Amino acid sequence: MSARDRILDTLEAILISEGERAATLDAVAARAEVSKGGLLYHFPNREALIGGLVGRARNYAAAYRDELRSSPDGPTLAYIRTSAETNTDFDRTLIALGRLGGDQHPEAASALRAAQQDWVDLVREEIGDEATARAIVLMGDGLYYNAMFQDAPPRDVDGLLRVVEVLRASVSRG
Amino acid sequence: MSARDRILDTLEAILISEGERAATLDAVAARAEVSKGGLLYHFPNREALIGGLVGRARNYAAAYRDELRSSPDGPTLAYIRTSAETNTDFDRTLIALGRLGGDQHPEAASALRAAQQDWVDLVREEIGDEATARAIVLMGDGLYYNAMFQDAPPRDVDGLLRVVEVLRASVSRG
DNA sequence: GTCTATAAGGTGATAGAC
DNA sequence: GTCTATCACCTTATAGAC
Repeated sequence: MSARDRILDTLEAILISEGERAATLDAVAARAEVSKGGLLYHFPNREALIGGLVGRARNYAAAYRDELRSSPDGPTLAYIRTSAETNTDFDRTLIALGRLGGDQHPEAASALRAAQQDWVDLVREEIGDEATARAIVLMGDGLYYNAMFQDAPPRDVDGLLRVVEVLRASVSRG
Repeated sequence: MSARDRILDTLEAILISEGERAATLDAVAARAEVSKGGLLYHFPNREALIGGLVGRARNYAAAYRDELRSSPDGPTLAYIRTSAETNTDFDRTLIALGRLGGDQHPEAASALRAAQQDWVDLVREEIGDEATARAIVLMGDGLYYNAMFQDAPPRDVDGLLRVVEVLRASVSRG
């Protein structure tokens, strides 16, 4: 694995488990086993380091959108199923980005918004109702919210799938 | 308003709009218009300052639980309605706490978990199905997740209320 | 209850060697 | 592409005056 990727993995790990405050250049460099100078060769400053994480999120989001689009059981069920998966690469990147909310890192917020919009669009196209699509994506958002705190409860995918099935049936009845 | 409350309000404001990293003792003291020494009289160290925020969250959560319990249209609808309200005191405290996720502030995480458990309990008692109750609370969680990032879209309470009505009707049909 | 002054160490970033 | 050395500034916390 390249030093660049190792650095971003480490940044994610620290953001997830210790928070924004702990994610200093020193801490990231040490845990990624490069010197601070080495880190600053790949990312010339702190902002560029965060930018690297945002870029990674955008890449994952694009791949995930395609995955949802081509899923055999449809985007909606695939979205719920995958939202309940913990510790995937995309999951970790999303949670790490979640630690950077606020006005300070607008690119992080906009990357997340764009991804969410993709999901709402896919679900709405499939089940045909805007409010229901938003509610379903909101449940996925809720899972991420929960994953942001320690001792996140296990994500109960079966219960959620049943609930989504009810919503979908209700829309198709009109 | 007491200096103590002004300090906690300021801490919230900085956590919400600029993130954990910007919430230094210096920044909080300056914006709360006390000296750093003054701040450290009320909260002897950084941990105590965060503890003050967690205590505030617990108080709000207890009051909110009682409010849900005694709501004329039932806890479920009251929960959804109030989850869509932005910029209430409790809302701000929750979002500020959200910035502190991770293993670093376990009291923050456990205060949030306790509040969520209250809500699931109230909704389950009312509508009688665990998975549905969890899904409904998850939508509220999703609203908080969204509120953590800048340019949060307006929370569409009417659409959500309709969706919740569908779920409730489905459970009562069995 | 609030202030100023100050210590001790952390933090981001630069320069230049290898 | 990675390192060490170094600088200026930031951050937490303590001590003691008012």
